[in-house]
Amino acid sequence: MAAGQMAGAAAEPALRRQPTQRRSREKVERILGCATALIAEGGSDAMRMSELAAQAGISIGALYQYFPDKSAVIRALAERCSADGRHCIEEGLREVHSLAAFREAFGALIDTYYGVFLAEPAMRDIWSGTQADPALRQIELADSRANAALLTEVLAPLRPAADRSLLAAEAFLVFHLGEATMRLAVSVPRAEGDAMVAAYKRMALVQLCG
Amino acid sequence: MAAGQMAGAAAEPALRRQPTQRRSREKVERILGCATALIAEGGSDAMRMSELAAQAGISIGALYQYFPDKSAVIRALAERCSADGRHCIEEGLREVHSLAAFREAFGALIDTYYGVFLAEPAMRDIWSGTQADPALRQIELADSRANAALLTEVLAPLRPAADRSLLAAEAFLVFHLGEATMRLAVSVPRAEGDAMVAAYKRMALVQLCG
DNA sequence: TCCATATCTGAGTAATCCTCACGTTTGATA
DNA sequence: TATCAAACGTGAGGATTACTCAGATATGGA
Repeated sequence: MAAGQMAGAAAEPALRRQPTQRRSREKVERILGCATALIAEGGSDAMRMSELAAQAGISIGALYQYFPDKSAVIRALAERCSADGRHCIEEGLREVHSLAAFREAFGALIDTYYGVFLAEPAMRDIWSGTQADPALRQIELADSRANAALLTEVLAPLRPAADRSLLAAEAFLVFHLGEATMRLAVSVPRAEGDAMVAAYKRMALVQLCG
Repeated sequence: MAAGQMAGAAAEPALRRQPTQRRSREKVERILGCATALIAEGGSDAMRMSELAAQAGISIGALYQYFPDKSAVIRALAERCSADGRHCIEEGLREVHSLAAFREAFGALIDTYYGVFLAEPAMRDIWSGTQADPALRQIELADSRANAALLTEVLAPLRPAADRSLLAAEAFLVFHLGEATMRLAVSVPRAEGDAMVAAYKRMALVQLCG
Protein backbone atom coordinates (compact mmCIF):
# COMPACT_ATOMS: atom_id res chain seq x y z
CA MET A 1 0.00 0.00 0.00
CA ALA A 2 1.54 3.26 -1.14
CA ALA A 3 -1.25 5.45 0.20
CA GLY A 4 0.25 7.61 2.92
CA GLN A 5 -2.93 9.48 3.79
CA MET A 6 -5.43 7.72 6.02
CA ALA A 7 -8.75 6.85 4.46
CA GLY A 8 -12.05 7.78 6.12
CA ALA A 9 -13.96 10.92 7.01
CA ALA A 10 -12.07 14.16 6.39
CA ALA A 11 -9.92 14.32 9.51
CA GLU A 12 -7.68 17.23 10.31
CA PRO A 13 -4.30 16.96 8.58
CA ALA A 14 -1.33 15.98 10.71
CA LEU A 15 0.32 19.30 9.98
CA ARG A 16 -1.72 22.48 9.91
CA ARG A 17 0.85 24.46 8.01
CA GLN A 18 2.53 22.67 5.16
CA PRO A 19 6.27 23.14 5.66
CA THR A 20 7.17 24.37 2.20
CA GLN A 21 10.28 26.21 3.26
CA ARG A 22 13.34 24.55 4.68
CA ARG A 23 13.21 26.66 7.84
CA SER A 24 9.72 25.41 8.61
CA ARG A 25 10.65 21.81 8.03
CA GLU A 26 13.57 22.19 10.40
CA LYS A 27 11.24 23.70 12.99
CA VAL A 28 8.87 20.76 12.76
CA GLU A 29 11.83 18.46 13.26
CA ARG A 30 12.95 20.44 16.28
CA ILE A 31 9.47 20.30 17.78
CA LEU A 32 9.28 16.55 17.31
CA GLY A 33 12.71 16.11 18.83
CA CYS A 34 11.74 18.10 21.91
CA ALA A 35 8.47 16.19 22.15
CA THR A 36 10.39 12.90 22.14
CA ALA A 37 12.57 14.12 24.98
CA LEU A 38 9.63 15.39 27.04
CA ILE A 39 7.65 12.19 26.54
CA ALA A 40 10.66 10.13 27.50
CA GLU A 41 10.82 12.10 30.76
CA GLY A 42 7.28 11.75 32.02
CA GLY A 43 4.98 10.29 29.36
CA SER A 44 2.78 12.02 26.84
CA ASP A 45 0.12 12.87 29.41
CA ALA A 46 2.67 14.82 31.42
CA MET A 47 3.96 16.65 28.35
CA ARG A 48 2.61 20.21 28.46
CA MET A 49 2.15 22.05 25.20
CA SER A 50 3.52 25.22 26.81
CA GLU A 51 6.63 23.33 27.90
CA LEU A 52 7.06 21.88 24.43
CA ALA A 53 6.87 25.34 22.88
CA ALA A 54 9.40 26.70 25.39
CA GLN A 55 11.82 23.82 24.77
CA ALA A 56 11.54 24.30 21.02
CA GLY A 57 12.19 28.02 21.45
CA ILE A 58 8.90 29.22 20.00
CA SER A 59 5.66 30.63 21.34
CA ILE A 60 2.61 28.55 22.06
CA GLY A 61 0.86 30.19 19.12
CA ALA A 62 3.58 29.20 16.67
CA LEU A 63 3.41 25.64 17.91
CA TYR A 64 -0.28 25.53 17.13
CA GLN A 65 0.37 26.80 13.62
CA TYR A 66 2.24 23.60 12.88
CA PHE A 67 0.12 21.10 14.79
CA PRO A 68 -3.67 21.38 15.11
CA ASP A 69 -3.67 19.85 18.59
CA LYS A 70 -1.65 17.86 21.06
CA SER A 71 -2.64 14.48 19.70
CA ALA A 72 -1.32 15.49 16.28
CA VAL A 73 2.17 15.79 17.78
CA ILE A 74 1.89 12.25 19.15
CA ARG A 75 0.52 10.99 15.86
CA ALA A 76 3.38 12.54 13.90
CA LEU A 77 5.87 10.74 16.13
CA ALA A 78 3.94 7.49 15.77
CA GLU A 79 3.90 7.76 11.99
CA ARG A 80 7.60 8.41 11.92
CA CYS A 81 8.29 5.36 14.13
CA SER A 82 5.99 3.30 12.01
CA ALA A 83 7.80 4.21 8.80
CA ASP A 84 11.19 3.51 10.36
CA GLY A 85 10.02 0.09 11.51
CA ARG A 86 8.62 -0.89 8.16
CA HIS A 87 11.81 0.14 6.41
CA CYS A 88 13.78 -1.97 8.86
CA ILE A 89 11.61 -5.03 8.16
CA GLU A 90 11.84 -4.60 4.41
CA GLU A 91 15.62 -4.56 4.71
CA GLY A 92 15.69 -7.56 7.01
CA LEU A 93 13.54 -9.77 4.80
CA ARG A 94 15.12 -8.79 1.50
CA GLU A 95 17.21 -11.86 0.73
CA VAL A 96 15.09 -14.50 2.44
CA HIS A 97 14.36 -17.50 0.21
CA SER A 98 14.15 -20.42 2.63
CA LEU A 99 12.47 -21.20 5.92
CA ALA A 100 15.85 -21.47 7.62
CA ALA A 101 16.81 -18.00 6.38
CA PHE A 102 13.43 -16.72 7.50
CA ARG A 103 13.94 -18.03 11.02
CA GLU A 104 17.26 -16.30 11.28
CA ALA A 105 16.02 -13.02 9.79
CA PHE A 106 12.96 -12.98 12.04
CA GLY A 107 15.08 -13.53 15.14
CA ALA A 108 17.41 -10.72 14.15
CA LEU A 109 14.48 -8.35 13.57
CA ILE A 110 13.03 -9.09 16.99
CA ASP A 111 16.39 -8.45 18.60
CA THR A 112 16.67 -5.12 16.83
CA TYR A 113 13.14 -4.17 17.86
CA TYR A 114 13.85 -5.16 21.46
CA GLY A 115 16.97 -3.00 21.45
CA VAL A 116 15.01 0.00 20.22
CA PHE A 117 12.35 -0.57 22.88
CA LEU A 118 14.94 -0.73 25.61
CA ALA A 119 16.56 2.46 24.38
CA GLU A 120 13.52 4.62 23.62
CA PRO A 121 11.03 5.15 26.45
CA ALA A 122 9.17 7.73 24.36
CA MET A 123 8.29 5.08 21.81
CA ARG A 124 6.83 2.81 24.47
CA ASP A 125 4.68 5.61 25.80
CA ILE A 126 3.39 6.69 22.41
CA TRP A 127 2.16 3.26 21.39
CA SER A 128 0.56 2.69 24.77
CA GLY A 129 -2.01 5.44 24.24
CA THR A 130 -3.37 3.45 21.40
CA GLN A 131 -6.83 2.77 22.75
CA ALA A 132 -7.54 6.26 23.99
CA ASP A 133 -6.91 7.96 20.64
CA PRO A 134 -8.75 6.26 17.78
CA ALA A 135 -6.52 7.92 15.18
CA LEU A 136 -3.46 6.48 16.88
CA ARG A 137 -5.12 3.08 17.01
CA GLN A 138 -5.71 3.28 13.27
CA ILE A 139 -2.04 4.01 12.71
CA GLU A 140 -1.02 1.06 14.85
CA LEU A 141 -3.41 -1.36 13.19
CA ALA A 142 -2.44 -0.18 9.70
CA ASP A 143 1.19 -0.56 10.70
CA SER A 144 0.71 -4.10 11.98
CA ARG A 145 -1.24 -5.02 8.88
CA ALA A 146 1.38 -3.63 6.53
CA ASN A 147 4.17 -5.41 8.36
CA ALA A 148 2.16 -8.62 8.41
CA ALA A 149 1.68 -8.27 4.65
CA LEU A 150 5.45 -8.07 4.22
CA LEU A 151 5.87 -11.24 6.26
CA THR A 152 3.13 -12.99 4.33
CA GLU A 153 4.64 -12.09 0.98
CA VAL A 154 7.91 -13.70 1.99
CA LEU A 155 6.37 -16.67 3.76
CA ALA A 156 3.67 -17.73 1.31
CA PRO A 157 6.08 -19.08 -1.35
CA LEU A 158 7.97 -20.96 1.35
CA ARG A 159 4.80 -22.65 2.61
CA PRO A 160 2.74 -23.38 -0.50
CA ALA A 161 0.42 -25.70 1.41
CA ALA A 162 -0.77 -23.00 3.82
CA ASP A 163 -3.90 -20.97 3.17
CA ARG A 164 -2.72 -17.49 2.33
CA SER A 165 -5.43 -15.42 3.99
CA LEU A 166 -5.16 -17.48 7.16
CA LEU A 167 -1.40 -16.98 7.05
CA ALA A 168 -1.96 -13.22 6.77
CA ALA A 169 -4.28 -13.16 9.79
CA GLU A 170 -1.81 -15.16 11.83
CA ALA A 171 1.09 -12.94 10.81
CA PHE A 172 -1.01 -9.94 11.87
CA LEU A 173 -1.56 -11.50 15.28
CA VAL A 174 2.08 -12.52 15.64
CA PHE A 175 3.18 -9.00 14.89
CA HIS A 176 0.82 -7.50 17.40
CA LEU A 177 1.93 -9.94 20.07
CA GLY A 178 5.51 -8.98 19.35
CA GLU A 179 4.71 -5.43 20.38
CA ALA A 180 2.91 -6.66 23.49
CA THR A 181 5.89 -8.82 24.38
CA MET A 182 8.25 -5.87 24.09
CA ARG A 183 6.06 -3.71 26.30
CA LEU A 184 6.00 -6.40 28.94
CA ALA A 185 9.67 -7.33 28.62
CA VAL A 186 10.90 -3.80 29.25
CA SER A 187 8.88 -3.50 32.45
CA VAL A 188 10.27 -6.54 34.26
CA PRO A 189 13.84 -7.30 35.35
CA ARG A 190 16.20 -7.58 32.38
CA ALA A 191 16.86 -11.32 32.67
CA GLU A 192 13.16 -12.12 32.80
CA GLY A 193 12.52 -9.80 29.86
CA ASP A 194 15.17 -11.55 27.81
CA ALA A 195 13.61 -14.92 28.59
CA MET A 196 10.23 -13.61 27.48
CA VAL A 197 11.57 -12.32 24.19
CA ALA A 198 13.19 -15.71 23.59
CA ALA A 199 9.92 -17.49 24.40
CA TYR A 200 8.05 -15.16 22.06
CA LYS A 201 10.46 -15.98 19.24
CA ARG A 202 9.84 -19.69 19.73
CA MET A 203 6.08 -19.26 19.75
CA ALA A 204 6.07 -16.98 16.74
CA LEU A 205 8.28 -19.27 14.67
CA VAL A 206 6.23 -22.36 15.52
CA GLN A 207 3.16 -20.46 14.39
CA LEU A 208 4.67 -18.98 11.24
CA CYS A 209 6.91 -21.82 10.05
CA GLY A 210 4.87 -24.75 11.31
CA MET B 1 -6.97 16.27 62.42
CA ALA B 2 -8.62 13.30 60.73
CA ALA B 3 -8.34 9.99 62.51
CA GLY B 4 -5.29 8.03 61.39
CA GLN B 5 -6.85 5.63 58.91
CA MET B 6 -3.93 6.13 56.54
CA ALA B 7 -2.05 2.83 56.40
CA GLY B 8 0.88 3.63 54.08
CA ALA B 9 2.62 6.95 53.95
CA ALA B 10 3.10 6.98 50.18
CA ALA B 11 -0.07 5.92 48.40
CA GLU B 12 -3.54 7.33 48.88
CA PRO B 13 -6.13 4.68 49.81
CA ALA B 14 -8.53 3.55 47.10
CA LEU B 15 -11.46 4.85 49.10
CA ARG B 16 -11.16 8.12 50.92
CA ARG B 17 -14.08 7.56 53.22
CA GLN B 18 -14.44 4.10 54.66
CA PRO B 19 -18.04 3.10 54.01
CA THR B 20 -19.04 2.10 57.53
CA GLN B 21 -22.75 2.42 56.91
CA ARG B 22 -24.69 0.26 54.50
CA ARG B 23 -25.97 3.34 52.69
CA SER B 24 -22.43 4.35 51.88
CA ARG B 25 -21.47 0.92 50.61
CA GLU B 26 -24.46 0.92 48.32
CA LYS B 27 -23.48 4.35 47.10
CA VAL B 28 -19.99 3.19 46.19
CA GLU B 29 -21.55 0.35 44.25
CA ARG B 30 -23.86 2.75 42.43
CA ILE B 31 -20.96 5.03 41.55
CA LEU B 32 -18.96 2.14 40.12
CA GLY B 33 -21.95 0.96 38.14
CA CYS B 34 -22.47 4.40 36.61
CA ALA B 35 -18.76 4.68 35.89
CA THR B 36 -18.87 1.39 34.00
CA ALA B 37 -21.75 2.66 31.89
CA LEU B 38 -20.08 6.01 31.16
CA ILE B 39 -16.77 4.39 30.25
CA ALA B 40 -18.55 1.95 27.98
CA GLU B 41 -20.08 4.92 26.17
CA GLY B 42 -17.02 6.99 25.40
CA GLY B 43 -13.97 5.71 27.23
CA SER B 44 -12.51 6.73 30.56
CA ASP B 45 -10.95 9.91 29.15
CA ALA B 46 -14.37 11.11 28.07
CA MET B 47 -15.93 10.27 31.43
CA ARG B 48 -16.46 13.55 33.33
CA MET B 49 -16.48 13.46 37.09
CA SER B 50 -19.38 15.93 37.10
CA GLU B 51 -21.36 13.63 34.80
CA LEU B 52 -20.55 10.63 36.99
CA ALA B 53 -21.82 12.46 40.06
CA ALA B 54 -25.00 13.50 38.25
CA GLN B 55 -25.66 9.95 37.02
CA ALA B 56 -25.11 8.54 40.50
CA GLY B 57 -27.51 11.16 41.90
CA ILE B 58 -25.01 12.85 44.19
CA SER B 59 -23.06 16.08 44.18
CA ILE B 60 -19.52 16.39 42.96
CA GLY B 61 -18.36 16.94 46.50
CA ALA B 62 -19.93 13.71 47.73
CA LEU B 63 -18.26 11.82 44.90
CA TYR B 64 -14.87 13.12 46.03
CA GLN B 65 -15.58 12.01 49.58
CA TYR B 66 -15.55 8.42 48.38
CA PHE B 67 -12.78 8.55 45.77
CA PRO B 68 -9.68 10.72 46.16
CA ASP B 69 -9.45 11.37 42.43
CA LYS B 70 -10.62 10.19 39.04
CA SER B 71 -7.96 7.54 38.62
CA ALA B 72 -9.10 5.92 41.86
CA VAL B 73 -12.47 5.21 40.27
CA ILE B 74 -10.76 3.51 37.36
CA ARG B 75 -8.50 1.58 39.71
CA ALA B 76 -11.43 0.36 41.77
CA LEU B 77 -13.06 -1.01 38.62
CA ALA B 78 -9.79 -2.60 37.55
CA GLU B 79 -9.33 -4.29 40.89
CA ARG B 80 -12.85 -5.63 40.80
CA CYS B 81 -12.30 -7.02 37.27
CA SER B 82 -9.03 -8.50 38.35
CA ALA B 83 -10.56 -10.32 41.29
CA ASP B 84 -13.39 -11.67 39.14
CA GLY B 85 -10.91 -12.97 36.59
CA ARG B 86 -8.74 -14.71 39.15
CA HIS B 87 -11.76 -16.37 40.70
CA CYS B 88 -12.80 -17.59 37.27
CA ILE B 89 -9.38 -19.10 36.62
CA GLU B 90 -9.25 -20.80 39.99
CA GLU B 91 -12.57 -22.42 39.24
CA GLY B 92 -11.55 -23.45 35.74
CA LEU B 93 -8.31 -25.13 36.82
CA ARG B 94 -9.68 -26.84 39.91
CA GLU B 95 -9.93 -30.43 38.71
CA VAL B 96 -7.06 -30.46 36.22
CA HIS B 97 -4.68 -33.39 36.74
CA SER B 98 -3.46 -34.19 33.23
CA LEU B 99 -2.09 -32.29 30.25
CA ALA B 100 -5.14 -33.25 28.20
CA ALA B 101 -7.45 -31.84 30.87
CA PHE B 102 -5.29 -28.74 31.03
CA ARG B 103 -5.61 -28.16 27.29
CA GLU B 104 -9.36 -28.38 27.49
CA ALA B 105 -9.62 -26.16 30.59
CA PHE B 106 -7.31 -23.55 29.11
CA GLY B 107 -9.32 -23.40 25.90
CA ALA B 108 -12.53 -22.98 27.84
CA LEU B 109 -11.04 -20.17 29.93
CA ILE B 110 -9.92 -18.30 26.83
CA ASP B 111 -13.38 -18.63 25.32
CA THR B 112 -14.95 -17.25 28.49
CA TYR B 113 -12.50 -14.37 28.56
CA TYR B 114 -13.16 -13.62 24.90
CA GLY B 115 -16.88 -13.54 25.57
CA VAL B 116 -16.43 -11.06 28.39
CA PHE B 117 -14.22 -8.88 26.21
CA LEU B 118 -16.79 -8.85 23.44
CA ALA B 119 -19.55 -7.96 25.89
CA GLU B 120 -17.81 -5.33 28.05
CA PRO B 121 -16.32 -2.32 26.28
CA ALA B 122 -15.63 -0.64 29.62
CA MET B 123 -13.25 -3.42 30.57
CA ARG B 124 -11.28 -3.00 27.36
CA ASP B 125 -10.95 0.70 27.95
CA ILE B 126 -9.87 0.41 31.55
CA TRP B 127 -7.02 -1.97 30.85
CA SER B 128 -5.83 0.09 27.91
CA GLY B 129 -4.85 3.02 30.14
CA THR B 130 -2.30 0.81 31.71
CA GLN B 131 0.84 2.65 30.72
CA ALA B 132 -0.42 6.14 31.50
CA ASP B 133 -1.27 5.37 35.12
CA PRO B 134 1.54 3.59 36.97
CA ALA B 135 -0.82 2.40 39.69
CA LEU B 136 -3.03 0.75 37.09
CA ARG B 137 0.01 -0.83 35.49
CA GLN B 138 0.96 -2.28 38.84
CA ILE B 139 -2.49 -3.79 39.21
CA GLU B 140 -2.28 -5.30 35.74
CA LEU B 141 1.19 -6.75 36.26
CA ALA B 142 0.29 -8.13 39.68
CA ASP B 143 -2.82 -9.64 38.15
CA SER B 144 -0.91 -11.30 35.33
CA ARG B 145 1.67 -12.61 37.78
CA ALA B 146 -0.94 -14.04 40.13
CA ASN B 147 -2.76 -15.72 37.28
CA ALA B 148 0.50 -17.04 35.88
CA ALA B 149 1.29 -18.46 39.32
CA LEU B 150 -2.01 -20.34 39.29
CA LEU B 151 -1.16 -21.79 35.89
CA THR B 152 2.33 -22.72 37.02
CA GLU B 153 1.06 -24.47 40.11
CA VAL B 154 -1.16 -26.69 38.01
CA LEU B 155 1.36 -27.20 35.20
CA ALA B 156 4.55 -27.90 37.12
CA PRO B 157 3.48 -31.35 38.40
CA LEU B 158 2.35 -32.25 34.88
CA ARG B 159 5.71 -31.31 33.40
CA PRO B 160 8.29 -32.44 35.95
CA ALA B 161 11.16 -32.04 33.47
CA ALA B 162 10.56 -28.30 32.94
CA ASP B 163 12.39 -25.66 34.97
CA ARG B 164 9.82 -24.14 37.28
CA SER B 165 10.96 -20.52 37.27
CA LEU B 166 11.24 -20.56 33.49
CA LEU B 167 7.77 -22.04 33.32
CA ALA B 168 6.50 -19.22 35.52
CA ALA B 169 8.03 -16.55 33.28
CA GLU B 170 6.55 -18.17 30.20
CA ALA B 171 3.13 -18.45 31.81
CA PHE B 172 3.36 -14.75 32.68
CA LEU B 173 4.11 -13.93 29.07
CA VAL B 174 1.39 -16.22 27.74
CA PHE B 175 -1.12 -14.58 30.02
CA HIS B 176 -0.17 -11.11 28.94
CA LEU B 177 -0.33 -12.08 25.28
CA GLY B 178 -3.79 -13.45 25.89
CA GLU B 179 -4.93 -10.00 26.91
CA ALA B 180 -3.22 -8.47 23.88
CA THR B 181 -4.91 -11.01 21.62
CA MET B 182 -8.31 -10.15 23.04
CA ARG B 183 -7.76 -6.43 22.55
CA LEU B 184 -6.80 -7.02 18.93
CA ALA B 185 -9.49 -9.60 18.26
CA VAL B 186 -12.34 -7.33 19.31
CA SER B 187 -11.18 -4.52 17.00
CA VAL B 188 -11.19 -6.49 13.75
CA PRO B 189 -14.10 -8.19 11.94
CA ARG B 190 -15.59 -11.00 14.02
CA ALA B 191 -14.42 -13.86 11.78
CA GLU B 192 -10.83 -12.62 11.80
CA GLY B 193 -10.97 -12.11 15.55
CA ASP B 194 -12.16 -15.67 16.05
CA ALA B 195 -9.30 -16.96 13.91
CA MET B 196 -6.84 -14.96 15.98
CA VAL B 197 -8.14 -16.31 19.25
CA ALA B 198 -7.85 -19.83 17.83
CA ALA B 199 -4.28 -19.16 16.69
CA TYR B 200 -3.43 -17.78 20.11
CA LYS B 201 -4.75 -20.91 21.78
CA ARG B 202 -2.50 -23.06 19.58
CA MET B 203 0.56 -20.94 20.29
CA ALA B 204 -0.10 -20.79 24.00
CA LEU B 205 -0.63 -24.53 24.32
CA VAL B 206 2.49 -25.35 22.33
CA GLN B 207 4.42 -23.10 24.67
CA LEU B 208 2.85 -24.33 27.90
CA CYS B 209 2.44 -28.05 27.17
CA GLY B 210 5.43 -28.54 24.90
C1' DT C 1 11.89 52.53 0.48
C1' DC C 2 7.34 50.38 0.40
C1' DC C 3 4.05 46.83 0.49
C1' DA C 4 1.97 42.16 0.63
C1' DT C 5 2.42 37.96 2.58
C1' DA C 6 4.03 34.75 5.90
C1' DT C 7 5.06 34.02 10.48
C1' DC C 8 5.08 34.89 15.40
C1' DT C 9 3.36 36.47 20.02
C1' DG C 10 1.13 35.80 24.57
C1' DA C 11 -2.80 37.30 27.20
C1' DG C 12 -7.24 35.47 27.24
C1' DT C 13 -11.15 31.69 26.91
C1' DA C 14 -13.23 27.42 27.91
C1' DA C 15 -13.21 23.04 29.87
C1' DT C 16 -12.28 20.18 33.64
C1' DC C 17 -10.39 18.23 37.99
C1' DC C 18 -10.70 18.85 42.64
C1' DT C 19 -11.32 21.63 47.35
C1' DC C 20 -13.54 23.62 51.23
C1' DA C 21 -16.53 26.16 54.17
C1' DC C 22 -20.86 25.37 55.49
C1' DG C 23 -25.61 23.01 55.45
C1' DT C 24 -28.31 18.47 56.31
C1' DT C 25 -29.24 13.78 57.98
C1' DT C 26 -28.69 9.98 61.12
C1' DG C 27 -28.88 7.29 65.12
C1' DA C 28 -27.19 6.45 69.80
C1' DT C 29 -28.25 8.11 74.27
C1' DA C 30 -30.60 10.66 77.97
C1' DT D 1 -39.25 11.83 72.57
C1' DA D 2 -35.58 15.42 72.45
C1' DT D 3 -30.69 16.32 71.85
C1' DC D 4 -26.35 16.46 69.76
C1' DA D 5 -22.03 14.92 67.75
C1' DA D 6 -20.47 12.64 63.97
C1' DA D 7 -21.28 11.24 59.38
C1' DC D 8 -22.70 12.78 55.10
C1' DG D 9 -23.92 16.15 51.29
C1' DT D 10 -23.62 20.62 48.63
C1' DG D 11 -22.01 23.55 44.84
C1' DA D 12 -19.51 27.82 44.03
C1' DG D 13 -14.92 28.60 43.12
C1' DG D 14 -9.58 27.83 42.76
C1' DA D 15 -6.08 25.84 39.81
C1' DT D 16 -4.45 23.87 35.72
C1' DT D 17 -4.09 23.34 30.86
C1' DA D 18 -5.37 22.78 25.85
C1' DC D 19 -6.22 25.93 22.47
C1' DT D 20 -7.56 30.84 20.02
C1' DC D 21 -7.05 35.30 17.90
C1' DA D 22 -6.21 40.15 17.25
C1' DG D 23 -2.38 42.52 16.65
C1' DA D 24 2.88 42.76 16.09
C1' DT D 25 7.00 41.45 13.49
C1' DA D 26 9.90 39.47 9.91
C1' DT D 27 10.74 38.52 4.93
C1' DG D 28 11.49 39.20 0.21
C1' DG D 29 10.39 41.18 -4.23
C1' DA D 30 9.68 45.64 -7.04
